[in-house]
Amino acid sequence: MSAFFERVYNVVKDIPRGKVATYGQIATILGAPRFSQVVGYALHANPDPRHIPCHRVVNRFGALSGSFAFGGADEQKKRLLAEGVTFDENGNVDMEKHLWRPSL
DNA sequence: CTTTTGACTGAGT
DNA sequence: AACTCAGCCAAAA
Repeated sequence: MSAFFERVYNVVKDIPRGKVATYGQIATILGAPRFSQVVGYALHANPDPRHIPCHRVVNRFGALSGSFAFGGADEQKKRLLAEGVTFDENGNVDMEKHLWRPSL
């Protein structure tokens, strides 16, 4: 397991409840802006979905993965709603309100 | 070993 | 504004 993967998991686990982060954002935080694809891959591997809130990680549009997830795309949206995350008409997460800003 | 694909993003047309 | 193309890295075939 690459150290980068562990760093990704660490950041994802550090996302506050009710907030979401983007793949590119996480990659940038880790100092590897070009690793956005790998960030998604790291979550795809998802070695510990119970402690890794991958449902809080979305693409830069705020759209959910859509592909197979720990419990399915519906489960992901369901969890976000349970945490107080709101969605717009487009079915995407309201980034302006729930985008995680660790730098602040 | 080489090739393909992917839970992405940004730039170009 | 919408669609297409290319770049990036790692894991799977």
